[in-house]
Amino acid sequence: MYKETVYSAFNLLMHYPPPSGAGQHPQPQPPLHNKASQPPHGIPQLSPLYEHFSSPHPTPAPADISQKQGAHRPLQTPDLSGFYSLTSGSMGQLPHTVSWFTHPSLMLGSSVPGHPAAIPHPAIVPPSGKQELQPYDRSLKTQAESKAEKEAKKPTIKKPLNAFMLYMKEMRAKVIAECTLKESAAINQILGRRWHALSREEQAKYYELARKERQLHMQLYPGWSARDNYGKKKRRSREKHQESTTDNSLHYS
DNA sequence: TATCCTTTGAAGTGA
DNA sequence: TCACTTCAAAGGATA
Repeated sequence: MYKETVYSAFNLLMHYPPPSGAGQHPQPQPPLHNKASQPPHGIPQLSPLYEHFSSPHPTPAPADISQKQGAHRPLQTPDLSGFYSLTSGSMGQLPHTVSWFTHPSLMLGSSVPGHPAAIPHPAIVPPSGKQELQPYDRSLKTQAESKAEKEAKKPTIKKPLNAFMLYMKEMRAKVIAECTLKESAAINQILGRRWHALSREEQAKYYELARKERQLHMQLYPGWSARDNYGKKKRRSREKHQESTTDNSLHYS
């Protein structure tokens, strides 16, 4: 059943414009890059996509930002004025159809100084997704237990969304409407193909938005690290994962 | 009810 | 520095 869905999605993919230089034959594409060290599809190794930002208005590439983070450089107040204007319904110079005012990942919470919204930033979620309403007898807990519980009750600050995730959020409904598919795995495959079919300029919009998301995230949660959420999701065993990726590699080769 | 699937990109980890 | 791993979103499928 699942495979059937995937196959139907694959058929749909075959009717969608493939990335440049690919798709002349309806064969499965080579595995899409999923290693951080590899450049995005079709982007020269030494000239990352972000060169788009290098001129005439230099904007640090995400890699630059991470390097700055890693180097613990003093956090300069990022110029988010443009970002805030984006969240206020204007895409600025970016001709785009999405209403960024309602973009859930870009809505600001009350934690933004001076921001009137009472909605917490979407990056913050309760650990279980539900509120704990039941009181409990603290006296029965050991110090270690209560500490662990306290830790577990800390709201989880989610990772900021990357460019592709922002793209997925925006385009998911459209793809669902077009394909009448609801299964996310299949939808995401289509979105992955469409992502690669985007022009560099179109992708750059999302890279820029993601960069601003990270900037805002850094400002809101200065001490936060992606490490904080490591191990919070129970994942399949590495063995199984490797097996499946090997399967995929074999499938594509 | 929890996890898997599936995608890309950012960031963490360990050698 | 490099390869590998995890987690972001989404929701149907599955155990």
